[in-house]
Amino acid sequence: MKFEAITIKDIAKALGLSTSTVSRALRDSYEISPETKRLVLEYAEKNNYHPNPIALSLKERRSRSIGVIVCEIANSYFSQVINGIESIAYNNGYNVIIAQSRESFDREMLNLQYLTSRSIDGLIISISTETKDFSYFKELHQKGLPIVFFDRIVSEIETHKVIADNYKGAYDATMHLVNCGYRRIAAISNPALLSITKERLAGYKAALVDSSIEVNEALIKYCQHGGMIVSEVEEVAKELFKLKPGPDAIFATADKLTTGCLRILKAKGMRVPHDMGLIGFSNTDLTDLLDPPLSIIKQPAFEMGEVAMTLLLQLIESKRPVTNFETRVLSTQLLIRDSTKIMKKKADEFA
Amino acid sequence: MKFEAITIKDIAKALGLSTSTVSRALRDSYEISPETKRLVLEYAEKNNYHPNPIALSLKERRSRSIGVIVCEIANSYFSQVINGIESIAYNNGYNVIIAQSRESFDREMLNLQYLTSRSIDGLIISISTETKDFSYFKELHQKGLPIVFFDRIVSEIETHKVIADNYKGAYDATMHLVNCGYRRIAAISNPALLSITKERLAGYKAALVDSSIEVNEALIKYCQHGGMIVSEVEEVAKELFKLKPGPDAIFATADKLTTGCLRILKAKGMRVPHDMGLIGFSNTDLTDLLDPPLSIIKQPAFEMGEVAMTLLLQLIESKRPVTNFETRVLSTQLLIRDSTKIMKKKADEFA
DNA sequence: TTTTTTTACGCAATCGTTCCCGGTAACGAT
DNA sequence: ATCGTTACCGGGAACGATTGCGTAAAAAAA
Repeated sequence: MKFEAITIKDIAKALGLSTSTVSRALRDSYEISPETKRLVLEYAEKNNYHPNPIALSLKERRSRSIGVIVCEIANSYFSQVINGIESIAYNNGYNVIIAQSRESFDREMLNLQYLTSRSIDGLIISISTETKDFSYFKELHQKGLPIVFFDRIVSEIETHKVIADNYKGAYDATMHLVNCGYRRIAAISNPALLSITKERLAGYKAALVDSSIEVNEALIKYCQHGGMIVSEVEEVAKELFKLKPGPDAIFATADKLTTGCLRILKAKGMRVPHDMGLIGFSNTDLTDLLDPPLSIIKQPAFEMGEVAMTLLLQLIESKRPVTNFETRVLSTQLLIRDSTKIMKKKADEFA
Repeated sequence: MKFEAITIKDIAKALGLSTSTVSRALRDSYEISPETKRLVLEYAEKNNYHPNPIALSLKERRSRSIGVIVCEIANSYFSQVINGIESIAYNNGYNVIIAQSRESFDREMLNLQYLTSRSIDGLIISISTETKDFSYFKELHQKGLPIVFFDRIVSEIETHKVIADNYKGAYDATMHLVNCGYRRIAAISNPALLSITKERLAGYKAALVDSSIEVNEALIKYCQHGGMIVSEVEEVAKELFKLKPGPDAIFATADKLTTGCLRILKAKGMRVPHDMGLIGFSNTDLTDLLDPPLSIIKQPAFEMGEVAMTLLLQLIESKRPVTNFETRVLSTQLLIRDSTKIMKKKADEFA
C-alpha cells in the first residue's frame, strides 16, 4: 500500500526542466522567467504538488514537530494545555507529538528517548510524580534541545518555564476555608518534591499562619502517584480520619485528588460541606454539577499552553543560544461553590 | 539552537571505515567481521548513536507515524480511544499525531491536508458533526492512504471501521427507561446524518416500538454542533419543555449532550429522576459523583482505539492492496444509577 | 603453485529537496 | 570585435541511511 505523491523531479521531467529550476520556480526565485514560473506553478497546482516535508526535514535538519509529555491527556487540565499548545503550533507550521508518562518515570524516559530519536525540534513537558532524577533532561538541554517546562517544573534546569500562581491559588483557597469557619484543614497532595506540591503547600501553610492556625504536619498527606492509583487516596483518607480530632476540611492540590476525595467522602457517608469542607485544584468542567458543586481553584490551562509554545518557538527559532530565561506565572481563579459553604455552627464559632 | 546528533558518517570517520560498513555492522550483517562489528557497536553505544528516522523515512518512503483526527481530546471518550491507539502504535514503532476538528468541517479538512502533507502512513478518524461531503476522504482513500474510521464512520467508503454497538446500547438504555416507568421519552442527539445518531436513534425507536410506545418525532431533537455550543442544548431543551405534555425522561446520545442536559435540568430546578429521568452515552469517569449519579451507556473506548490501530496496521503493512474490509462492533455497558431510579408513582403506573 | 572461493569491505546510487556553482545566450557599451 | 551585464537555467553536491555490486586480500581447494 503506497500512497505516491508527485515530486519536483516529476515536474521537471514533464516540463523538460531541471529540478533546480523547478525548485526555484516554486519558491518564486528572481532568476526564473515569469513564463517558466507560470508553467511550473500551473503544473504543480494541477497535479496537486506538495513539497515532501520529510525531504525538507532532512535537508534543513529540523522536523518542524515538537514533543509534549504529560502524565495523561484524559485529564482536563492537560488536554486544555495541549489545546493551547496546538493552537500556536499549528499557526506556525509545527505539529505536536503527544506522549503520556502515566506518572511513571520509566515511561517518561522511554517517551523522551522516543521523541528525541524522532528528532523533535523542541520539548514541552510537565514531569511525572515519580521523577526525581533530572540527569537526562540536563543532558538533552546541554546538547541544545530547546525545552520548556510547565506546571511541574524542574528548578535545577535553566530554561523557560510556565506555571500558574500556585502559591496564591493555594493561599486563597485555604484562606477561604478559614473564612468559612474551618479550623482543622488537611491537605492532600502530590509527592512532596514536585514543584507544584511545594508551591501549593507553601501557600496553604502561609494562609494558616496568617490566620494564626498552627500548621499540623499530620494533616498533610502525600499521594505518591498523584491519585493515578485509586487506593492511595483511600489510604491517605483513612489515615486522616483516624486522627483525633480529625480534619474538618480538605484542601486537595490536584484534579484527580480533588474528585478522588469527594468520591471517598461520599463513600464514607460524610456530608460535604457539613461534616467536611472540600476545595481543590481542578480544571474539570463538570465540577459545578457534582454533589455538592465543588469549590475549586482553576488554572488558566489553555493560556498556559499558548505561552509555553510561544516560548518554545522563541527558543527554537533563535539564531544564537538563548541565555536569559523567564518563568511566566499566570493567575489562578477561585470558584466558590457549595462544597465550602459557610455553615451556621462554624460561622458562629468564627464570629 | 541546533541539537546535533551523531551520524553514521561520524562513526565511519572516527573508525576509518566506510558508511556502508558501519551501516551493515549496526544491522548485524553477516558480511562484516566480528571484530569490526564490535568496534562499531561499542563506538555507537558510547556515543549514543540513534539512526536518524527522517533519513530512514525518506529512504523507505514511510514516516512511521499515523494521524488521528477527533473533534476534541478534552473529551473522555476520545482521550480514552487515543490511549488505546497509542498503546498499540508505540509497541509497533509508530507515533501518533493528534489533530482536533472541534466539530468543524473546515478545520477537519485543514487538519487532513496538514497531516497528509506531513506524509502520515495512515489515518484514524471520527468525523465531525458538520461533515457531509466525503469527497476528500474518497480521494485520499483511492490514492492509497490507509484509513480506519471509528465511532462516527462514513458508510460510503469501504475500509475498516470500528464502532460500539450503538443500536443495542440505545435500545437497552431506552428499555431501561421504559422499565422505570417513563413513557414520554425524549431523545437529544447529534445531527441526524451522523452514523452514531442513526444507529442510536434506531435503537431508541425500536425499544419504544417493542414497548408499544408510539414514536413521537417531536420528542427527538438534534444539536447541530454536538453540544460544542452550549446554547444549542438549551434551545433544544426549551423546545422540549414547551411541549404539552412534555417528556418525562431524556435519552441523550452523546457525552456532551448528557452532561449538558443535566446542567440545564438543574438550572431549571427540575428534579432528576423525579421530574425527569435522564440517561445517556458517556465515558466521563465522574458521572457517579454527579447530582444525581447518572445512569449511562459506556463505550469500550480504550479497546476501540486498540482495535482501530491494529486494523490500521494491517492496512499499512499489507503488501498487496487489501480488498475485504471489516467493521468491528464492540459491546457497550449499561450502568444504572440514580438518574433513572424507579419512582413509586411511575412504578405503580407501570404495575 | 595456481585457481577458486570466501571474507570483508568500499563505491555509488537512491529517497526529495535546496543551493552553491557554474554556464550560455542576448544585448548594450566601448 | 570585445567586454561586461543581465537574465535564465542546469549540474551536482549535500542531508543520513540502506543496499546492490564490485573487488582486494585471505583462505581454501585444485
